[in-house]
Amino acid sequence: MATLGDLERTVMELLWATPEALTANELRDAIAEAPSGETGRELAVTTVLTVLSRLEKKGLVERGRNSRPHRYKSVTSREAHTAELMHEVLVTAPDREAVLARFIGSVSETEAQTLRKLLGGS
Amino acid sequence: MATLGDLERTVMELLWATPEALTANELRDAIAEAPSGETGRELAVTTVLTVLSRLEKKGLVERGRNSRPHRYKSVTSREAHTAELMHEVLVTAPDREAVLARFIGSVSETEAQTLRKLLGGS
DNA sequence: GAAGTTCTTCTACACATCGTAGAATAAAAG
DNA sequence: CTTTTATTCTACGATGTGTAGAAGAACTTC
Repeated sequence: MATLGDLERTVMELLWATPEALTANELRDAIAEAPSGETGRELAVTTVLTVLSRLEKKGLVERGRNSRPHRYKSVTSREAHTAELMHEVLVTAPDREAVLARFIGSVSETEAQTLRKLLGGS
Repeated sequence: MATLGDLERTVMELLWATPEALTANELRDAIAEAPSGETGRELAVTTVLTVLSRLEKKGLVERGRNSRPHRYKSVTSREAHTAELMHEVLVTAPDREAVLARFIGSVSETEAQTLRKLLGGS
């Protein structure tokens, strides 16, 4: 299971939130700006680079090696990633039907609506 | 996120698969018998006990402290646990609707059927 | 109830992951 | 070619996990 650390998660959040690929420096600055309630940390660029390497090894980010300040972007969208994780969790159980039964009991009415719509026909 | 190690997972599997509460020794033996394709490991009982303590601290197992050979059982069913994990994953994303959309795309037709049935009315 | 047996808790170590970053190296700019 | 900028290597501390011995507590049996 691809479980992320705090900083790794923060970096992914930023990459997911940005359509363009970012450099380590841009990320470092974005983190310093306390983008989402986080304690604005002043990290060394190497720290960010290490994390990016690890995320790359995990297959979560892609690096542009051509342009010199390497640019990083997420491989999958946040939604795709989250959905995939959910599915990974689902398949760990032998009785998936039972899991799903409980799961839909835990989602909000709005989300249930969405599901109905999406499952629509036949 | 409550992520489990291999041995922790193995122990939970066994507890989930057994309705009665088990002792550390019973678990140790069950693990040695290679219950599900696992390499039948000969663990020390203390190892199992340590793992059980950790699982207890994580709130996943409950221990009967009255009877002398303490008996352990899972706090929640496997299905409940898995569903809860799925939900935890879901709520990490801001756009849950989008996640759900992708998610249902990843489940089998049978599972989709189940979902339709469960979401049935209104 | 003293001695042995069984069970539990404490303590510990090795290994992996993650946050963190300096030192060394490579590449670009001037 | 020297200075600046960017990347890789290496490393250390903290935490989590697999593993279990040593020490302590409780139960059994004479």
